[in-house]
Amino acid sequence: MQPKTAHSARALRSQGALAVLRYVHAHPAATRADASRALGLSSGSATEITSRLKASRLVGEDLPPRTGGRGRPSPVLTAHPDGPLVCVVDISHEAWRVAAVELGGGVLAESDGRHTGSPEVVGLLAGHVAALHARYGRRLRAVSACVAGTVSGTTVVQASGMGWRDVSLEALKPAGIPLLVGNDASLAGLAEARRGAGAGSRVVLHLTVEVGVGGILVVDGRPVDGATGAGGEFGHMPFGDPALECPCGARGCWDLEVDGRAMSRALHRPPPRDPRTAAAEILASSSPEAREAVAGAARALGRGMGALVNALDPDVVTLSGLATDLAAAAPEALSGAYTAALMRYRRADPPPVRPSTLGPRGPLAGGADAAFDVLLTEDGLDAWSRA
Amino acid sequence: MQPKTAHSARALRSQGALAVLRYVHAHPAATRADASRALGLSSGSATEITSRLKASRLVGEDLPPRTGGRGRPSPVLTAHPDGPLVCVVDISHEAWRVAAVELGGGVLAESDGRHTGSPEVVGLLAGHVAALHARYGRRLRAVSACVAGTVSGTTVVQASGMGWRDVSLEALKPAGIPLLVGNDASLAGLAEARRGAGAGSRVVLHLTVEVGVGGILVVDGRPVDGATGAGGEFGHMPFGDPALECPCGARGCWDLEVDGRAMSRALHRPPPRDPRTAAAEILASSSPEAREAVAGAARALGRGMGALVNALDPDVVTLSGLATDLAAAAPEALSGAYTAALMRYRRADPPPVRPSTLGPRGPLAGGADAAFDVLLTEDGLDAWSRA
DNA sequence: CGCATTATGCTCGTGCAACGAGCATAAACG
DNA sequence: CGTTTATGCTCGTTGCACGAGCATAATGCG
Repeated sequence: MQPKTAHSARALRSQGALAVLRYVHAHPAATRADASRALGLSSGSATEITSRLKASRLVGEDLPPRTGGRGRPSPVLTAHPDGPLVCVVDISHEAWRVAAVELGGGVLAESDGRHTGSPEVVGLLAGHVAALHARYGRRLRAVSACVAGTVSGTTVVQASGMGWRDVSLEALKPAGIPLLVGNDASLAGLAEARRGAGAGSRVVLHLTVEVGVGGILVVDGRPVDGATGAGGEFGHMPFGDPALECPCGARGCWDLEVDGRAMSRALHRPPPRDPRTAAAEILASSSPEAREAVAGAARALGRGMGALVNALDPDVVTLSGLATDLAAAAPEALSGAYTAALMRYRRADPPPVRPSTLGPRGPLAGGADAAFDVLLTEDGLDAWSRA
Repeated sequence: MQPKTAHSARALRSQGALAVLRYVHAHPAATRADASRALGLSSGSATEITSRLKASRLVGEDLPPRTGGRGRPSPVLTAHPDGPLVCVVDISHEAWRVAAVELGGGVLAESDGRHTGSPEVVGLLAGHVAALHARYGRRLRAVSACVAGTVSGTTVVQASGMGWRDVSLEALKPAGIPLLVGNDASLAGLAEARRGAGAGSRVVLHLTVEVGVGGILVVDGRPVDGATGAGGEFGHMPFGDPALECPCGARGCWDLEVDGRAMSRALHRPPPRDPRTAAAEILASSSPEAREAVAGAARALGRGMGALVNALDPDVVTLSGLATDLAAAAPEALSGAYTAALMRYRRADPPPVRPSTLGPRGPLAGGADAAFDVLLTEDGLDAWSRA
């Protein structure tokens, strides 16, 4: 199970092109000279590789903008106007979004709406995917779904926010096109690590709170998402009250301590039907009880964050969703619990905690990145070239 | 922070050789034909690559053993008799071991002894390393230390079993040779994942109990060991009693629930000076109190195991050290707690739990693997070729 | 306005590694 | 001892990156 290195002639053939493609995807609006420098390519190689990529409709070159600098301007590498696309389907607790995304993350088409939480929405979304497929034809190379729930393979095994259990998303898959399914928090973390608040750090721990906690560890730009894609379900570690049973079937889940359900419980209210808006309401309230409920959730978040930092040793922690709001509303509660949970040696210089820079577009960006990770491989390029 | 692909001519030039070298290291006693088939090399390429590797004193070829099969026998690829070596220093709670290891894991020289737990042992071990360096000269390419404690960079920031705090191991580093330091449980897990009970699985979670719990997640043969090498310190997640303070400074650490300290506590005994032998004694006892203490530790182990499986989604869990003994002594307690801690959807088909196959040699094997990971790179090969 | 400066892209000859067909070699089998 | 099976070696071919030298396209200054 050693990492396989490229060694076959076939593999070697595409390495340079792949490196440039990945660079273009990761750095939209980079010039050809930027890419050559970053990848250590000679100008001759750059010419050859870009001409190959242009010929196979993978990248285009735009005339350079006036930078004001001296010297010959370098053309900007962009997604090819007839280049590959991925379709991203983002299913959050109450809303959905379907988008066609090109290399570099540009969105060509987008639609969205709200839903009731019924799994029937999958059929509706399949229609949107099919419409994009009809519109873009063979340019559409993958479908990537981001779901607010626990994912195993292409099935949503549990989604507390929507009450789903064992909902397959295979219906989203047009024939002949790969379907990827991932947790929204994990995918948001992937994007955050590569392009957002974690950019530049090698090991990024991302945490999101919406209904429950989710997240992901991203190492060298690769998500540590386990055998079936369920890696990053940190919400089902027993950092909480062992007396509470989680909808997942386990007890004491961290999930139950940090969201609208937890804050409602702290206020002796009945379990809210919609934990997300309950949380927003409590966060907006200035009553001492509400503030204490918020502080309690922030402490629970900080405690678990510290535990995960002990175990996973990230360079940086990034937060999104309600976690950002908790950090803003009760910063001392959060950081106090975080520090107290850390091993002593870490306390002098703990990993910094940063709010998301991508915000609610994180899952979509991450879903697109995950799909392009599959396309920007030897096999993906081969398949593209044959068509 | 995308993974860098090989694209420069220099990188391409060494890819084939690297692939073969890694294969030889991972599969000692493989024949040249095995390697060609596994890597998809044509026989011409195999000839060229092996002759290059032989010329640069990296691999040797032994005459084939009589396999009894038909056809022309294929020579066995071995470590070159003048090939690169790594020095592995294994520091456990009471013992140490220093070994010179060649490609493939063969041990050329080994010495061991016991120590009192004082950090002064580092000076003694530095002497042994220096002796190996003097004996093997430039063949010695790296020193890899495995320590029973929390590691950050090349410093042992905390070792509960030995009472160390902030002990630097830089003294082990001969001039001009890289020093790697890792946690013994993490390195044992690396070896277990690649060559032991986890071989063949893509995502392996390894857990060891000695004094406290340690482990590692290994994905595609790469250890997920964080920014500073402290990743895998699962023992300092608060799965335990929040009233108990851990020597690490945090509260409720899992560390305190599964080892000789935990079992002594359950028996209302004072904290043992040597938790490892206390555990052995309690495990050997047949009194109902002792068995219940063992079962309690097994339950705590199972509970945390389940939590980590929820969060990390491994294909398989491997156990070593005292964890294996707990699993053998109280299998129902362990598996019951494990299953109960899993999210419901996992319970039908949970990741299998397997005992170590490498046993106490795991850390040494893992330390050697970690060092060869550094040597079997373009840079490492370049450095070797220049000398 | 035109030339120097700066920066980049293109052309083309060279080198390296892998490929693959054909041939040589080394065992086991009958 | 020839056949079968399996492997290694030779050598011409291919594809990619390199790098030196030249061409090109902007800025800036007199």
